[in-house]
Amino acid sequence: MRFSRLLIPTTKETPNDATLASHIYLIRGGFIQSVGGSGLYNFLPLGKKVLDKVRAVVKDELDQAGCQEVSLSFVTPASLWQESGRFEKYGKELLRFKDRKNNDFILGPTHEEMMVNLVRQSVKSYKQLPLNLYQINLKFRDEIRPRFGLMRGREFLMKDGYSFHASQEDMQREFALMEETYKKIFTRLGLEFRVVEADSGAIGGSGSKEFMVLADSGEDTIVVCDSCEYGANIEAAVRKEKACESEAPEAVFAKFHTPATETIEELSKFFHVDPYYLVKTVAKKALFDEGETKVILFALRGSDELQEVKACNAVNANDLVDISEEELAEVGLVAGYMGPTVVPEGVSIVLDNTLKEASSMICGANEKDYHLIGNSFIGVEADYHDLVAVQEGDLCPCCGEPMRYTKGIEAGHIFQLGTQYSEPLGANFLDENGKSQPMVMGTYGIGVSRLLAAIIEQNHDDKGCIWTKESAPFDLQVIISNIKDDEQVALGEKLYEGLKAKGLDVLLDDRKERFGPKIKDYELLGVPQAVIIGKKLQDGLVEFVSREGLVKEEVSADTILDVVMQKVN
RNA sequence: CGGGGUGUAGCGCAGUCUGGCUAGCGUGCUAUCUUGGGGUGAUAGAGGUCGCAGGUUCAAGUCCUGUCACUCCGACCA
Repeated sequence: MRFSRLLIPTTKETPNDATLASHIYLIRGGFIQSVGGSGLYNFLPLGKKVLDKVRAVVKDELDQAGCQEVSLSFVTPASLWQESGRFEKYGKELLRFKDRKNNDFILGPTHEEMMVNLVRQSVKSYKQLPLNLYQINLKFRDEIRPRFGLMRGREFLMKDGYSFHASQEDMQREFALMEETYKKIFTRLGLEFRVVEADSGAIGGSGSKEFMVLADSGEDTIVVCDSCEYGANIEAAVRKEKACESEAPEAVFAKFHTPATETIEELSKFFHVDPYYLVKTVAKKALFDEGETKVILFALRGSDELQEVKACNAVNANDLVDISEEELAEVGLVAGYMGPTVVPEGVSIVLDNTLKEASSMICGANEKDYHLIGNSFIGVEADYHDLVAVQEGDLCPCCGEPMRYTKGIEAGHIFQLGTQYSEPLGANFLDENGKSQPMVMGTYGIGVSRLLAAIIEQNHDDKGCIWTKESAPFDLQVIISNIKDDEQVALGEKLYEGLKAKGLDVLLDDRKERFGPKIKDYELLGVPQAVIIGKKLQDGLVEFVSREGLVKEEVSADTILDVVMQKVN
């Protein structure tokens, strides 16, 4: 391709709202263009090219693993989502609209319903299973706060795959195959990543894993162990049981006057007791379908923090929101003095697993200025769940070594769905015994457009992008420094044609520009290698440059073609 | 959702407080000349519903009312 013919609107200036390297360089390099803000982007020729290359890697590996590509209708009738129950449950991120006949439609953020619908119409027998179907199409999520360019846009390109099986075992086999396939994809794209245990979120199901591209700018906190393979999203991370070094406070059950002692810290000081022996009671308002709400108290040890996603899952709510002191008062609770042992009617309690065997605990009395001491939960029937947010330094559940936090970009997510969608949507098949059964499903996603951002987050310097081999928009850039020098032009053209003939994708910078802009653009665009034809051509020399580290090397003009072929492969 | 901020040329901004002639600046763009290894210099140009609607006034980018959009921060503790 000739630079002079390409639409690559590079700029010197950084867009105002861009803070992330990927956002800055993708815009400055003319890969993408913002569409009136609000998380919508056009892909310009260069961006589209990279997108296609990433997409091709994804497709190639999936097809090798036996998956089949389809393309689902972009607009989805709401009736399908009503069947599965997600029309209500999915929340405001689902874009809903009506057609001229006043029928409801949605733009799919993910397509379980659509795919199940496709399959239930054409698959009737166990002989047709298993199946793994995927598509690489636009998705729309009406994000609360789109930001970071392609990282969290509202419209984005996602690969979503769905597998259908006659048994749980077969689904798990496929799940493992997809994990391996995803690892191959991310490795081919040159990414440093980690596979971690994850929360299943709005998709539902159990046993899900996320593929996290490691980057400081990542929006997800992941807990990793350096001594073994364990890694988990903070939303799902577990730890080895934690012991407390200080002594348990000896006390019989009693009510204690504790004025102006409303926080764990104050309480700990007041009683001279380790927070481990205090009950932290967090009130949240849980939102359910059809606008139903309920006040829930989550109780855990004072030394622990509540993990909100775990809490939300524990009560099967759509969302948890904060609650004001006024609202608390309305249901008969006193902020600062709440406890799980005596609660007003209509308020639910969920206890953390670590309280199951706890005794000598201090908790709020649900009465202003009073706490209860000497509480024991041993043998108490209650709703126990894991509610704890794992902290840095907590011990690994697998090997017992301390774990640490790191940041990741969620680039892939695979789920074991089971029959969660096939059952309500009636995707059944006849088994060997002629018995009707719901299909067992798995679902697998990759954020393809987000991957572009992730690649740049991991591969850039202060000058611009550094694309990895399989994602680069071109294999090589040939820069003619002075377009008025006939010799330079002649060599540039010869190299360009010669390398093209050998199958390389070459970008020839033949613009009538000075050297400065040309080299700056090269650095910004991030093509892995370049040949610079300049002044030294008089002495029969050209330069070979590697974008990574900007290493330059002088090469004889006569042998440059062979040298390039050698270096690129 | 809660709280700030901003809408003026493709992009970045000034002008608004204190209303006044033809709305400016930087960059980018076009043409010619110049320069030719790190965004060269000069001259001449093209480019505007001042977010939208209504109001006050002899006169509104500027004042008033409404509205829309975009953007930043936060979502902890109980």
